[in-house]
Amino acid sequence: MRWTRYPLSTMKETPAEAEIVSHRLMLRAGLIRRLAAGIYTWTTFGLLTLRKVEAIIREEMDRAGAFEVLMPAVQPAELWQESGRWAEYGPELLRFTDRGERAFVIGPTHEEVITDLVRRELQSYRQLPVNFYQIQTKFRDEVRPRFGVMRGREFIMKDAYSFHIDEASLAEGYEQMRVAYTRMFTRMGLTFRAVRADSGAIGGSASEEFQVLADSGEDAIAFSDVGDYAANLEMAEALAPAAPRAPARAALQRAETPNVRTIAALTKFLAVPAAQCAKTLLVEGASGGVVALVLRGDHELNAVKAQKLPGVASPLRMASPDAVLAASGAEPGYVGPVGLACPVIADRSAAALADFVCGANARDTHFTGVNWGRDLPEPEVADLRNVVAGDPSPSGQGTLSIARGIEVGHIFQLGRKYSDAMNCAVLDEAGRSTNLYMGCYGIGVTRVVAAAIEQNHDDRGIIWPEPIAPFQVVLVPINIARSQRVRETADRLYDELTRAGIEVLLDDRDARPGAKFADAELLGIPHRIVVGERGLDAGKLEYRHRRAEASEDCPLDDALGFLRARLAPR
RNA sequence: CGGGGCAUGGCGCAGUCUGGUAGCGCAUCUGCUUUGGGAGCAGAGGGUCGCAGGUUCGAAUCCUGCUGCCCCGACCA
Repeated sequence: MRWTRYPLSTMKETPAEAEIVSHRLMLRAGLIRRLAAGIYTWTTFGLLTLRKVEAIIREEMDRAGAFEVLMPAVQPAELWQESGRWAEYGPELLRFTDRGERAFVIGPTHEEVITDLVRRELQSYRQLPVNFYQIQTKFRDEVRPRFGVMRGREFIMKDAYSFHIDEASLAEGYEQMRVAYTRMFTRMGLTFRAVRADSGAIGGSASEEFQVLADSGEDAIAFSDVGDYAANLEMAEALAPAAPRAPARAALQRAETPNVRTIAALTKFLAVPAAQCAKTLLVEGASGGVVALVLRGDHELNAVKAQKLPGVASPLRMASPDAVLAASGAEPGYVGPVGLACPVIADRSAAALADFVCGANARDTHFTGVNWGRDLPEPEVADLRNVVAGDPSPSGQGTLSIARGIEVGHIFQLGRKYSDAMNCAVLDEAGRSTNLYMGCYGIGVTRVVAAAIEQNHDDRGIIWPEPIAPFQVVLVPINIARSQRVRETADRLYDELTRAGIEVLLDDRDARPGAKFADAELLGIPHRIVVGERGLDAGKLEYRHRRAEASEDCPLDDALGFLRARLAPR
C-alpha cells in the first residue's frame, strides 16, 4: 500500500480522554475513532489487525471441529424471560421495544439464541457433540466504559457453544477448546496464561480465563515456573510451610511499644523482620460477634478465602473500632491472639511461627517470644492469605510468580442451566428425552487487539507481534521528492515485495525523514527498510526490526531474500 | 449507581473569576527554501464557544435547566 493513497492519519498529540497506553496508541496510530462512550469505529487501517486476529480464531475453531454461524444481534425478550435472565440481568442488558411495543434486547451474549436453535434443529444423540461459534458484535451497557476498546460497550466477540449428551462429553469438548485457545493465542504471538477461575455464579465444574500478561492488566494472577499451573490471585492456594514449626526458645515478654500501630512501625521499633510478627485482624462473624484472623506480618489477607470460612461473615467485613475495643480491650494496632475470647483462625504460615511478636491487647504494648500451644491455645488453621512471589506452587512443581493480566478469553462448562430452563433435549440411545450439557467459550476479539498493544509497545509506539501486524514491512524512502534514484528504487522494491506476497506499506509522502521514522515506529510495523542516497552509493539498503536497537545493512540486489529470512512464516 | 471534573476550529489548550473585535500550538491548503530523527519563512481556509431559556445596550464569560463526555469506587470478553 502506498501511504499517499491510503486513508491513514496519525496524531502527534494524544486526545485527552485516553488513559492507558493501548487506547492512546490506537487513537494516535489511527486504528479507532470514538463515536460515543464505549463505542468506536474501526478504521481501514485498524481493521487490518482486527481481521488477522479474527482469521486466526476462525482457523483454530474450524480446526477444532466447530461450525460457524451468525446469530442476530437483536433478540426477542421472550427468550430471555424463558431462561430467567430477563429478570437476573441488570441494566447492562440493553432493552428496547419495536414499533409494535414488543420487547427486544441487543445481545450481550447468545446462550438463549443458540439454545433455541439447537432445540429446534437437533433431535438425536447421534448429532452430538456439536460446537457452534460466531464472531459478532455484542452490546453490554457497561456501568463505566473506559480504556477505549478494552472495555467498550459495543465490542466484537467470538462466542462458541457446545452441546453434549453427558458430562464426560462436555469435559472432552471443553478440553478441545482449551487446546484451540492455547493454539490461537500462541499463534498471535502473545504471552498469556490459562488461569483457573472461580466458576462463580454461573456454576458448572470448570472454568478458565485466558489472560494476556501485561503490567497494566486489571487482574492479578499467580503462575508456576514449572508446568502450566496458573490461577487468579484470589484462587491460588497458599501451602503450609514445608518446614515444621521451630521449637519455642524465647520466653514470653511484654514490650512497651508507644505509638507503634503498624507492622512496618513494629519491625523498625523492635528490629524484628515482618515475617516474625503476627498481625491479627478482627472481622465480623457469621452469626454476630467477631472472629480473629491471624496472618504473618509480611502477608496479606485474601478476602475471598476468608469469607468462605464457615465462621466468617460473607461478604467479608472488618469489625468496627468499637467492636475491636470490646473484643480485645485494645484499639486496632495492638490486637493479638493471646487471651482473646473470640474464635481465632490462623493462616497456615502464621500457625507455623515460633517466638513471634504480636499485639498484647493493651495500648502501647506488644508481646515478644510468643508461642502457640504454650502461651495461647493452638489455633484453628486455614489458608487465609494471598500467595506471594516465591511461594511454592500448589501444583507441587516449581515456585509461583505474580503477574498482571488482561482477560481475553474465558471457557466454561455450563452444564444444564439453559437446557433445563429452555427444555433443550434430544433422544438418547434408549429413546428417552435428555436435556443437553452445554459449554460456552468466549474471546473478546477487539480486546485482544488492545491487549496485544498493552503487552507490546515502547515509548515510541506499538510493536506488533508479526502474525497480527497490519503490514509486515514499511518501506521508507528518504528525500523522495529530490532523488529520482531513491524514488525509483523504492518503487521497484515495493513492486517486487508486493508481488512476492509480502504486505508492504510504502511511505511515499514527501515528508522529512524524522517524521517518517516517527510514524513508522508509532504504527508498529515489524520490519523497516530505509532507502536513501547514502546507502545506494554503497549498494545497500538499511534494515531494522521494530524491536532492534540498531540497523543493519541489507543488500540492494537481494532485499527479498534478505527479508524472507527474517519474516515470520505465515 | 454514588463522588469529582470538563465541554471554545480535526487534535491539544488559553480566554470565563472582573461581560465589550474569539486567540495560541499542532494538523490542513498554496508558494519558496529545506531533506537521515516530528524543518523555516510568507500567506490561506476552518469555530452557531455542547443545547435551550434568562439577565443585559451587549454574553464564550453572569443565572437556570438540559445533554454529552472524562476521572475515582462494586462486574465482565
